[in-house]
Amino acid sequence: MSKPEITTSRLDDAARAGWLYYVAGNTQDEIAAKLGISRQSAQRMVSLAVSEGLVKVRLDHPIAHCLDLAAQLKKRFDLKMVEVVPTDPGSTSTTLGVADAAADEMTRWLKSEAPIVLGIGTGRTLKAAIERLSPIECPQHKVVSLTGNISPDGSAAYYNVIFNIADKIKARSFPMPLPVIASSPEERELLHAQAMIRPVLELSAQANVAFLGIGDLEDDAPLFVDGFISRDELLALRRAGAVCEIVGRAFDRNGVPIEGLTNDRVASAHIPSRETATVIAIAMGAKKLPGIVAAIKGSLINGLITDEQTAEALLRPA
Amino acid sequence: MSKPEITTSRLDDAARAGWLYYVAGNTQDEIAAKLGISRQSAQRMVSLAVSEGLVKVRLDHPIAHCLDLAAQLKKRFDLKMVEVVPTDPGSTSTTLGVADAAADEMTRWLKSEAPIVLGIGTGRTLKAAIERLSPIECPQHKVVSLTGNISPDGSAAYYNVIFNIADKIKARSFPMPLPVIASSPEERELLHAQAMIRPVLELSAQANVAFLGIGDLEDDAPLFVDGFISRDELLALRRAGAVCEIVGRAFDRNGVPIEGLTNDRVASAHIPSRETATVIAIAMGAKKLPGIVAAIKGSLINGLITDEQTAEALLRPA
DNA sequence: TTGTCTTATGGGCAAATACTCACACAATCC
DNA sequence: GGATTGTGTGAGTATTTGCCCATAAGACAA
Repeated sequence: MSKPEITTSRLDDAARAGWLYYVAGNTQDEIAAKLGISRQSAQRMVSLAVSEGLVKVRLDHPIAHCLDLAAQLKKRFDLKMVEVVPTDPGSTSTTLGVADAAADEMTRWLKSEAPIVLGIGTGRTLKAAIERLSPIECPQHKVVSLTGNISPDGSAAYYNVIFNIADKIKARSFPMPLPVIASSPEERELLHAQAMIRPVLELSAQANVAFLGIGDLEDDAPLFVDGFISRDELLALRRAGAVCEIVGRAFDRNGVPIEGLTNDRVASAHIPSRETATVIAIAMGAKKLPGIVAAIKGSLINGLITDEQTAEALLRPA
Repeated sequence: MSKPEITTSRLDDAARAGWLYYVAGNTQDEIAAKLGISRQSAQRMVSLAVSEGLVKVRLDHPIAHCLDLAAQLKKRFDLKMVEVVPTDPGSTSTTLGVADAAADEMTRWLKSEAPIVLGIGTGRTLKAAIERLSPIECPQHKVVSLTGNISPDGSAAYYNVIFNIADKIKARSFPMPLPVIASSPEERELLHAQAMIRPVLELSAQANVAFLGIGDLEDDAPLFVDGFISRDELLALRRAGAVCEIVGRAFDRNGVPIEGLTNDRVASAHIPSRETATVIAIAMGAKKLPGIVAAIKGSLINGLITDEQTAEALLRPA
């Protein structure tokens, strides 16, 4: 992995160029003239500003259709919050749009003066959301990971995002130095009894809000691709009726946890209580649809951030 | 202003197009295809979204605030250029940051192929700026001092920076072998009539750009500390309403020159015409605030390099 | 110091975008 | 009824932008 190592002064210039371009509406030629650089360099500065996430574009218009879908979903499934973003018909990305919406929703929570406990799951969607989060200082809050952050190979799991978010918001973070799935139920108990782990588990139960991804269990299930479970285990789960996985735990199409199998060894915290916490799933796409349906049916979540297409599919008479 | 009366559905489409463009990163062609409209219409949708303020761009960088302030100052006070640098909250230095910014601005001017005449004032801030100037060969330009460079003790004044800059940029320099303040109005006339001085004064009037410091007139006014005026003269100036000094000349809070007193004996050149030249003051800090206000009110300058804090103070409703 | 490697710069070009114009259609006005 | 005005559309065109590549500049080890 190559480290870009971008100096502060470089980012400063990039921000300048980005400001001149997006806020002041200059062309790249004008920026080049004003900054005394070539147009090509100006272009590079602007694109650097974009790629470094300095430039945030927000659309301040609730598209009627999306609002409508959100309202319907909220009513039909008795959810606390629903956010529906437009779908890009051509794109196959499972993060596009929802990641930004999730980042916005997080920001809304983080702006709270009162200290909150923020639970964080894992997954690609969540990672993308955190990346889009604007830095905001909120040392009053606590961020707690709901899943272990140790990869099967012993490294910190790539899609565990607790460190990224803690860094961005300058809050105290409580990672869970565990594998996602222990080697045996006994080992899980042993691990959970550890002095370092117990407080984290307790804190996770007190979360005011949690953001979770929903993992599918298709052939390229994230849990399998990232090496947390074997192919055989994946197939066994599917045979047992599992359709999705949340913080490592597998559920059937009604949101009921699968008995036995890997679920006996999942070391993650439990999903915070839907009575006391807002538990928001961030998920979109046909692949995740069964999982979203399951999560809703089983009342595993009471909040949802998804896209138009998925929202429509959810509302379609089953 | 005519209200176009845009229907909701129209704005909805615009938002959708804007979303596809800015968030999903589609080209207008793709948007056109997806929404089943012509490319031109897609373009119109996107630009409608922008002009209706649906698209909000935010820059997540400290610099963004500075640029905002600069744009406001420029507009409010009708200045040709304004540069605002971030304030380091801890530091009390009056040169930090602005010196670098001034050096950068000078460099931009010096990069010009066409010969320019660069007027230079005096003062600690300017000296710091010159120190930070990167050496650059530009023999096509001329650097002219706007103030005398002879100290009361006969030596070259320490804070006269013409020699430093001329040396750095390898341009022809035109120092002014005069005291800043002559001993009498008559002596001033005599000095100005000298064959060596006259061309320098004439050149100073032709300056394309000038960089000036603004001196306060507090108890530790640079003019007094450096021995150019006596304590009594300082007090007399203050009694006469003077709040600042530029190239040795004192001005009241509206930027009007003080009548009589030391001003009758100031041997400096006049500030170049704001019609033909860009006259840039480099100043920051609470102490200099009244002076900056005066310089702006009196249109003594049409460019400013300052810091965030000072910029905010300048914009605060008086 | 020299050679080599990496990184940054500016020229050129194709793609993408903004703008202008002419026209079609509809509602309104005379 | 016909003219007028406003609004939307598509075509053509100038400008702007993104990207590739050759080259220059800087870093670093020998």
